[in-house]
Amino acid sequence: MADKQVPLVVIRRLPRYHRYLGELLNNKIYRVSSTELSEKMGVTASQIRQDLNCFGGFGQQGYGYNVEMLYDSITKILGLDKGYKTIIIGAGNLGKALANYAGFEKRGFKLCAVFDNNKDVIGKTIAGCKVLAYADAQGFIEKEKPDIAILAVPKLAVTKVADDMVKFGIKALWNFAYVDLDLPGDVLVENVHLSDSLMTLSYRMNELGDNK
Amino acid sequence: MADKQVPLVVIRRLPRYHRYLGELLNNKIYRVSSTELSEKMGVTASQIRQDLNCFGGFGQQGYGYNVEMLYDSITKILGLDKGYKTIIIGAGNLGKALANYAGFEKRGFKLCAVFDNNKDVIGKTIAGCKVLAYADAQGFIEKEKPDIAILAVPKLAVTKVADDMVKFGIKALWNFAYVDLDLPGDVLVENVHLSDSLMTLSYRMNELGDNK
DNA sequence: TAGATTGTTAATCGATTAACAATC
DNA sequence: TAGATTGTTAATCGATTAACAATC
Repeated sequence: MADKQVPLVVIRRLPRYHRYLGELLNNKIYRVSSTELSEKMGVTASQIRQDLNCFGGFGQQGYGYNVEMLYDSITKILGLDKGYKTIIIGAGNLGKALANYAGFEKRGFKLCAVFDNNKDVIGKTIAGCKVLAYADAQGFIEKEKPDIAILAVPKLAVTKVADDMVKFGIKALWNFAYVDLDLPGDVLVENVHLSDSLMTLSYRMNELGDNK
Repeated sequence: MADKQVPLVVIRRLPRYHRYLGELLNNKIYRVSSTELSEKMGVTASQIRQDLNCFGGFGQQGYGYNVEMLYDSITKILGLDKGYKTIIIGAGNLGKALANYAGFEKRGFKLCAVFDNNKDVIGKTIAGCKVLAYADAQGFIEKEKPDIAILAVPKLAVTKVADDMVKFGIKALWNFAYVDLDLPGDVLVENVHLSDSLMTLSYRMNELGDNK
């Protein structure tokens, strides 16, 4: 298993391949060449073949790729068949939005609890999950051993919450607060910095205005 | 103004510089060298100097950078001083979460309306904005000329909504639905594909498990 | 002036694209 | 077999890092 490490840029493209292949399946298309796929996705066929070959030879010369087989392979590569258990910290609008996001369930993630420390929401039900008191998080996590904690708490709270999560044994964090968390090297962190994305858009608008 | 185009990778790093410089200002630190900043941010000093020099010589030999001046410059480069007007389409949990996201207001974006087509929410107030009927969007947009439409609608609705937005004159879309929009070349689109981010995290977890 | 640190050029590294032999 | 299309190597392109002369 000591394959040379797959570059992060390639990994970040896998979900997109997964999505397009899923759409092909929905349309009952069971065979695709790298050229056809490249036209749909707006990337080069070369890149598709290079990317896929980081993980093995999924295609067949003269034929192309079997969509179903490739889709299933990428599902496995991404770990979407593992049924990773998630918890959400923060039952505000963002936490609620994420809890109800159909896409996660569909991709094999299992939401098993939502935590908050606001008495007004504790005990309510979100996306079929009772909201639990944050004070009970440690017990819950040590017992249920969820895989991923989704941090939907305010910026000011997130550093402490992240430290708690690590202490309680969580190994992967999906962080929505606008902070770069500083955690032990064996804890995985994926940040969603929404402001960064909006500012990038803003830059591009601004640039258009400038270069007339 | 025909500078050679700044690479997108550099642009995507600007918000992060902006954030760290803002934090320095909060801590009343008014001078910083590329080396100091590089240690804080976990990037190379070389990269910082290269990136900044895409936009001009902000530093001074033997001294470093004036934090306030650099922060203000990046604010302008990102267009955060323009007060871009935004509207949100979709008053569900995600729309609400985005409307209440303090970060946007703080970065100069002005939310001027929220639209939905659900009678139960039309007329209610979110983040100080009345929710308007989607049917009234065209009139509103033609009159108020917002700059950015934030698409917080379900996947199935987003293609039509995006086409509408373009027809009504919007030139920049911030899209949260898990779809790649196909729009005229002069319309800017920034996607936030949350699933992609979560799947990347999932891949990395899975990878750790495999390579033991 | 001496020390510090930039701006910038050159060297390295990595990612993308092109080309084509292998092979279904 | 002939045609198609992959897997893979080689060429190109771009981004990052290193080095250092310029200069505050």
